[in-house]
Amino acid sequence: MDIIKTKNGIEAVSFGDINLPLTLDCGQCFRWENCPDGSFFGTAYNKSVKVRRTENGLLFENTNMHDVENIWVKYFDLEYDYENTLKRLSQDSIIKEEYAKYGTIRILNQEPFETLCSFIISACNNIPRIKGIVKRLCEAYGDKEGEAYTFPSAETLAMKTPEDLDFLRAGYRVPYILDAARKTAEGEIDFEYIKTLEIEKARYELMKIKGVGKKVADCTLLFSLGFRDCFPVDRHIARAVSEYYPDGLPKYFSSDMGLSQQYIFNKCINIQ
DNA sequence: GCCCAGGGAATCG
DNA sequence: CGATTCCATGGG
Repeated sequence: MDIIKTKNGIEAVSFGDINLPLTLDCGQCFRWENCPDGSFFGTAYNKSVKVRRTENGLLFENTNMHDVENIWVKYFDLEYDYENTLKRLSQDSIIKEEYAKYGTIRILNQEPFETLCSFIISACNNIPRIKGIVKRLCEAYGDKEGEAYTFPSAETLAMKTPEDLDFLRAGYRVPYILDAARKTAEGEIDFEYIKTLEIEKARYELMKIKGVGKKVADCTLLFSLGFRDCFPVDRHIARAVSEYYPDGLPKYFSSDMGLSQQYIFNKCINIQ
């Protein structure tokens, strides 16, 4: 992978493939916005950026070399070998077909607190409405960053009352968001510590939060804490597994269960 | 009105 | 234990 300055911005090249629209809209993140010119505008780690696919890689605009190297390369998982990984996973016919059809979905490394809250909100909800709730939350309590808003900090949300979040129209999930914020702000939940744990212990830590069960915990571990081997099971995946993998998942999914899950999830979403 | 949506907690046999 | 019910909101 190389990072080069061009006349248009900063470009990451030679990292392999990425289906950018699908990666940003396959249900692992909820607040990248499409721009009219085909690029995407988003915010993470207190920085906003505009990104689009080029012939050779990814072009980042409205940013600098430091942020590309220290934030966006990691965020888009550009240093992981997807080509060989997907070659291995393609022993499975479903993944082979989805990979041929859609190219490379990358697993993002998002901000942990944002990911945790987003998937708390996702419970028994649909993706457009999750996006709406997250957007209202950021615009109300996040910080202005360029033309966008950051995700609110745990410290900010920890001071709120349920009534302060009525405008979200998030229903029964509001107390869960507040419990996540308070436990994070007080250090009872420590994402850097959780990163160092075995997967079962890491999941157990997150499940101390009200409204966080196995599925929400696994999404947080996979999409923000580097646990590539998590396989979040939601209602779609549960149905797909019982239908397509009645005897269990292939052993060669192991070490990349999460990526496998994203391809299966994508298939589920597109079937309807 | 009905059913469904990237679940989880409380309650009941 | 497993199974059921309720939770709040909005779109089709």
